[in-house]
Amino acid sequence: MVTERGLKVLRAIVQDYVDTHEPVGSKSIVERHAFGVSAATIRNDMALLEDEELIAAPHTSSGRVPTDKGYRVFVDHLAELRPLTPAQRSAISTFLQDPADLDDLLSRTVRLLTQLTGQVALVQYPSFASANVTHVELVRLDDMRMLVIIVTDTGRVSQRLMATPPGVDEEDVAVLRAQLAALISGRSVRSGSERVETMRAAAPAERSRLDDALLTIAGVVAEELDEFRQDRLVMAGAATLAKREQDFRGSIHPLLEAIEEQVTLLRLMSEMAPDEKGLSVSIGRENAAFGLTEASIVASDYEATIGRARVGLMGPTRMDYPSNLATARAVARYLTRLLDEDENRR
Amino acid sequence: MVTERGLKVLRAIVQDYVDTHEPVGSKSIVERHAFGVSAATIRNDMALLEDEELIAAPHTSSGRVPTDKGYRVFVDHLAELRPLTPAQRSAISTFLQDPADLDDLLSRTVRLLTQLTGQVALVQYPSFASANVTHVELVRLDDMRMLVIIVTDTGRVSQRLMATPPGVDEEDVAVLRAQLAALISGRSVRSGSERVETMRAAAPAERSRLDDALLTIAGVVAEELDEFRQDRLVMAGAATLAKREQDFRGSIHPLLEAIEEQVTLLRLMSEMAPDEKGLSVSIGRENAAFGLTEASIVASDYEATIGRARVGLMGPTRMDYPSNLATARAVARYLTRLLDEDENRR
DNA sequence: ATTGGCACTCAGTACGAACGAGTGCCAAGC
DNA sequence: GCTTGGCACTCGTTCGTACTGAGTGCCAAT
Repeated sequence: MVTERGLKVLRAIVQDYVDTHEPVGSKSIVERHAFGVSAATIRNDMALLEDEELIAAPHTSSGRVPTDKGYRVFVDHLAELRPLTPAQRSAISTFLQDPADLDDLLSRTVRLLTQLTGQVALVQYPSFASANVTHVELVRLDDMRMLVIIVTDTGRVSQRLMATPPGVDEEDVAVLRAQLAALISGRSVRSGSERVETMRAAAPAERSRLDDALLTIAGVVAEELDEFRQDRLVMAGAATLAKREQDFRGSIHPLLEAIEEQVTLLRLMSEMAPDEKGLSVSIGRENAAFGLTEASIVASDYEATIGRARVGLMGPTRMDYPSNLATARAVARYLTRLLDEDENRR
Repeated sequence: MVTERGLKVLRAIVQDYVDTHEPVGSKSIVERHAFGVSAATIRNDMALLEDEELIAAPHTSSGRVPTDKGYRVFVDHLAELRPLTPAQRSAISTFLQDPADLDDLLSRTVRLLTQLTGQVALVQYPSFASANVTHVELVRLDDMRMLVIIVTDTGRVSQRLMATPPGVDEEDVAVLRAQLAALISGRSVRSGSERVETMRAAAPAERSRLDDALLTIAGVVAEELDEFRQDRLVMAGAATLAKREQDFRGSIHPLLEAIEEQVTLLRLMSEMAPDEKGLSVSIGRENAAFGLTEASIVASDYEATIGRARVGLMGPTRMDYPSNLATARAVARYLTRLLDEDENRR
C-alpha cells in the first residue's frame, strides 16, 4: 500500500527526473524537497513504490526512474497544471492575431505551440462533416478533363479533376451543374454524401447518356465529400527532435516515421480519451499500437462552430506534463474563443 | 601536380570510403583495387592528393577521407553514372503508372525516389507562370465573405477567401465576375497578373461603388496569380535521416530544419547550376549559405509542358553520387516522358 | 619512378584500481 | 509502529597504464 507521503515522493521523483534527466536517489530528494524526514525513510517509501511498479531502477543500486505507470499516476492524481507566464500568454494573443482564414490560423497555432514548448506540435482540423455545401461548380476544361468544385459555408473549397464523360459539351455541363446543385446544395456534407449514394443506388438500369455522366460525376462528388469528413492534421517542430534523440532511447526514427505518416498520428489523436476538462494524455507504451513506445502525447480539445478538434504536443515520455498540458489548454481555449468570435461577427 | 594514377587513387578512395564509412589507407587500396603497384607508391600519390586538398586525414596517422573538394573532382571528372538495375527500372514504371493528376504524380515520385535511394527526396513543381487562366469564378458565401477561384489549363485550381466588399449583392457579383473574366480569362498567369496591375494603376480617382469592389477583388486576384508563379516543393524520407545521424557529424538538426523550412531548400534547388545533361550536384560546404555543411544534394531537371523543374536527393556528403545521380536522372526522364504523353493525349 | 624496410604516431581496446552514488537491511530511538 | 543512523554491498563511472595494430613518412636501394 502506497502512503500519502509515498505519492509525494513519486511526484518529487517525476519532477526531479524531468528536470535533471538523471535517475533520482533518496538523498537528492531530501535535499531538493522539504520532506522533513530522512533519506532512509524515503528509501522505504521508494521500495513500496517499486513494488507497485510506479518507479524502477535502471540497474541495481542507482537512482529510480518513473515507469509509464508512474507517469500515469502522476498526471492523473499528482500533477497540477503549471500556470503560463504573462509572457507566454501575450505571445499567444500576439501570434494568433487577425488570422486570414482557418488554414492560416491553424498553421500559426502549430508553430506557436512548438515555439512555446519546444515539442512537436499537432493541430487537428475540426471535422467538416456538419458544414453545409453552399456551391457546387462544374467546369469543363477541355474535351478530356473537367473540374468539380465544392464549397462549404465554412469557407473550405475543394476541387477535383476528372475525365470529361464522353460527348459532354458546354450545354450539358450547365444541365449537370443544375442537377448536382439540386442534389447537394444547402445540405450538410454528411447528408449530401448520403443523398448522392441514394441517387446512385436508385439509378435505373436503362440510362440516358446524360444520366450516365451525372452518375459518374456524382461518384466523384461523393468521394470528395467523404474527404471533407476526413480529419486533417498540421504539424511542426520535427526539427526539435534532433536535439533530444537520447530522450528516445537513441532513436527518433519511429517519431519521424509517424510524423511523415500523418494517418497514424491522426488516429492516435482521435482515439485519445479526454477527461472532463477536455485534456487527454497518452504515455509511452500506451501508444505501442501506433508504433510509439518512448513518446507521450498531451492534447486539449478546442471547439469550432463546425465541430470540435484537438491540439496536441508530442515529446519524450519524460516530458514536462504540467506545463505542456497547461500550454495546450491555454492555446486550445484561445482558439475556441477566436473561432467563436469569428462566428458571431458574421 | 596530380598524376593520372593519382586521380584513380582519388576515385578508389571515394568509392571505398562511401562503401565502408571508414578512412581508407594505402594498403586497403592495393588490396581492393588492381593498381599493379605497391602500397608505398600509392602513399606517394596520396601525399600529392593531400597537398591539393582533395583528401585529408582525420588524425595524424590514419587513413584518408575525401574533402568536399575531393568529392567535387570525383563527381565532375571521375564518376560515371551507375546504371539502374532492371528491378529499379520496373519499379519506376510500376510506381508511376496512371497518375490521377499532377499532385498525385509528384507525390508518388517523391516517395519512389526516397524508396529507391534511401535518401531524402525533393520534387519541385514546375512553374505555373506560363499556364493559362481558363476560368475565374466569384462566389458570394454571405454578406461577409466571398470566394475567388482561379483555374488554369494545367488543372491547377486555387481559391482565396476574402471579405465581401460592402453592399455587393448577387447581381453585382455576376457583373464583377464577367469583368474579371474579360480581364484575365485565356491569358497566361504572368500576363494576367500584369493586366490586373495595369488596370489597378490606371483606375480613375473618382470611382463607382462597383469599380471600387472590382479593384479590391483584382488585388486579391493579383496576389493569387503571383502565388501561382511561386515554386513549390514536395518532400519525403525525412525519417531515413534518423538512421544515419552519425553521417552528419552527429546532428541532423540542420537538415530537419531545412526540411521544415521548405523555402530554403526551394531556393537551394532553384539556384543549383545544371550541367549540359541537366544534372546538378551541390556538395557539403557549398551549401553553407543555406545552413547546410554536411549534406549534399543531387538533382536532375525534368520537363513538363508548362515549364521545367527538378527532382533531387539530399543526403550525407559521403553519399553514393553515381547511383543517386543515375536514379534522379532516370526518374526525371520518366517524368518528362509521362508529362509529355499526357500533353499529347489531350 | 618504384619499392621494401623501418621507425613513429595515435586511436582504440583491455584491464584493474579507485571512486562514489545509491541501495537494502538492521537494530536502536521516539 | 514509524523513523532513523549506521553499515556493508552493488555496480556503473572514471582514470591511468599498457598494449595493439593500422597506417604514415621517409630513405636508401633498385
